[in-house]
Amino acid sequence: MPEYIKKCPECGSINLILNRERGEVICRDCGLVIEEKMVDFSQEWREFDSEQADKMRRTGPPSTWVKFDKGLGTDIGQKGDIYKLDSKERNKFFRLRKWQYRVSTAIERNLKLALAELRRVASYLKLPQSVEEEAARTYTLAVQRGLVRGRSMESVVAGALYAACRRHEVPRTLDELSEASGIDKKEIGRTYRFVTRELGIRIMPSNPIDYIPRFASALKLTPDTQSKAVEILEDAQRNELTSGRGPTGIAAASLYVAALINNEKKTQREVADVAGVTEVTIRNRYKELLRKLNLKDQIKKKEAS
DNA sequence: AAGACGAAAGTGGTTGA
DNA sequence: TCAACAACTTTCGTCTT
Repeated sequence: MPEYIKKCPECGSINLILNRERGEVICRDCGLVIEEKMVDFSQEWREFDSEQADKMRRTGPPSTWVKFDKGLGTDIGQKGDIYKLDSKERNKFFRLRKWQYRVSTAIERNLKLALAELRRVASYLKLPQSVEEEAARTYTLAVQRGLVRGRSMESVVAGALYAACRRHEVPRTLDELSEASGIDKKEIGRTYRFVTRELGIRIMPSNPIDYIPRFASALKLTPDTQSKAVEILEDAQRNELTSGRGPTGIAAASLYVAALINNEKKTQREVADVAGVTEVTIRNRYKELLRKLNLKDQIKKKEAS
């Protein structure tokens, strides 16, 4: 936990929990997501003695896919010392420089632009570094395979980001990606599917539970309700109510029911808005939940009290 | 008057011949 | 490549609080 976060700005609680994988800090008491975009402080290797440490430790910035040349680029003939050479050698240098320029232009210029766009969208969505990194890698591969041809650069960037989010279980909805990138939702979905298929990226269907903290926080629901919703979700998964359904719809319905049970009633519209689904979908899921999970009793009980 | 409910028709994507 | 299909949306009328 970084030093500067001590208390929840919403309720003043110091009961904060850090989810390193998702790069989120969440208040246990009010469910507020305090910090979403976090630096990964860990080192990814372990060292047991000084000999290993010498091998493992690196100097300088780590190689990264976010930089178009992975931070390892070399320029030919930048300094003035080429003028110490005779004219023949000098010409050789000029030719080399020209070549490097030509090679650089095609793919790398595209990458430069695309990765800038990627950074922009990723920071807008407050995505953790690891996701950005993964998306950059995916995009680079896509460019090398010529998958961008015939598609807009931005849509491939958005698709790569969406895929990376899913892989890291930091789900963002297509709507959110669409809003951040300014690309049509369908277009993102299309390129996402295309790119993952072509690159053979396997992605598990996203888990509705992953959406709960964010939605609950947006709705200002208590942590009690939030864990109730998770409980309901787990129950629903056991009863096979979740397969084949849109994960956001189920997450939304669970939250709606949980809020109902805990007397924190939100309207279907409110929940639908933050989850990016319609009231109808919530109703349908909600009906199924009530029928299969005998939650009716719990609601009645609350009403009686 | 607002929210909840449900029916009906439409949309985009998947699947299987 | 096309048609059937499931999930979800949009729209709209009715009921409840």
